[in-house]
Amino acid sequence: MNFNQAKTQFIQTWGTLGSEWGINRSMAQVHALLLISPEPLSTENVMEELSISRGNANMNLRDLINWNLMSKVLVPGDRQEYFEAEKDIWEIARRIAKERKKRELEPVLKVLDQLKQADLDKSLKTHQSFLATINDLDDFVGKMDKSVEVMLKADESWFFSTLLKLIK
Amino acid sequence: MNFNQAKTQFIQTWGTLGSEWGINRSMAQVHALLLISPEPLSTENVMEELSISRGNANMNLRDLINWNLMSKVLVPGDRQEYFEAEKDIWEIARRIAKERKKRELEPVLKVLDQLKQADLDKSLKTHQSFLATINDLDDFVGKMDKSVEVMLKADESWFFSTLLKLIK
DNA sequence: CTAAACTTTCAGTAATAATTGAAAGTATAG
DNA sequence: CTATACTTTCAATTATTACTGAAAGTTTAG
Repeated sequence: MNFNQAKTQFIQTWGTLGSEWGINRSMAQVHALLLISPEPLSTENVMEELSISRGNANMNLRDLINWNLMSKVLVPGDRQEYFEAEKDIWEIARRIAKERKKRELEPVLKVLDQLKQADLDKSLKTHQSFLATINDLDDFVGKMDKSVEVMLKADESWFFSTLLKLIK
Repeated sequence: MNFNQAKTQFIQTWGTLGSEWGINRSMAQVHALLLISPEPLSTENVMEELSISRGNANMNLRDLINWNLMSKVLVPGDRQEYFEAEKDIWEIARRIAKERKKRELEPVLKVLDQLKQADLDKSLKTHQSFLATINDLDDFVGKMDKSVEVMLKADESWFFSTLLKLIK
């Protein structure tokens, strides 16, 4: 396998993985492309490399910036904007975790806490079962949330070494 | 908020969360419905409760069984099949983790390991950068994979208490 | 100020994914 | 065996999401 084949396959694989995780294919591919690029790339570069339109490239670069996975880079004497990806995988994982915590875990916790307040009749099986599930979920999602907090404060080698030591 | 409102909101919320995670809305809703149901439900019940078609109900129940989140229950003297969800949240999390590990982590590891073998010229910056990213990712995904193994062998209270104690 | 170089937006279109419902398939009671 | 009750499949349809490209917007050099 030569470099171009390997590169193409990596971008493809990352794109597929992205879509399995609810991230659109192009965004994951743009991310993959920037991850392996030694230099920042312009919108033009991304359009050419991935054969996508200007609009698509622009929107996905923007989204990646919103996810805090990329930043704009200015080259003196050049009016084009360039984009550079965060390369540290642990840092990437933390930023994604932080964002998903905020966008998904926290809102769900809020809803679950509201549902606990619902006006229920504990003599009814359906109500009991509902409440039991909500309580269990709230507890579990709360622990997930706290675990992400641990991860956000941790450094990589410590985090995994602690976690993996436990298996022995 | 009364019971029906709470129930509807829970099913809705779970459906939305599902789609953010690449799981189709109906499947997540069927799961939610069964999670809070004190009794197993038939395909008919699911169709009515969620106002979806027979085909849709059938396919999603089937998929949930494939994910090992639900099982068929036979009621003596009744020809209809009933479905019952696993209720233990920790057990649900483990089964999902196990499945995603198999479907996503392991294939990605395989690809990354192949890409490491690609025929590269280490004097080129692009190749160096590619290899560095692939190696870092392989390392990280490998640790994730191992971490899931830890989780699969662990029991809930131990797992979280160990993890959360670390924050203090 | 103005033209050129660039970036962003977004209506229209294309691609993908989910859903329906009826027909085909299967199992069981009698 | 066969009629009935149920389950599964899948082609056609509908809904959702992503993408394009040209027009509008913005910035900067001169």
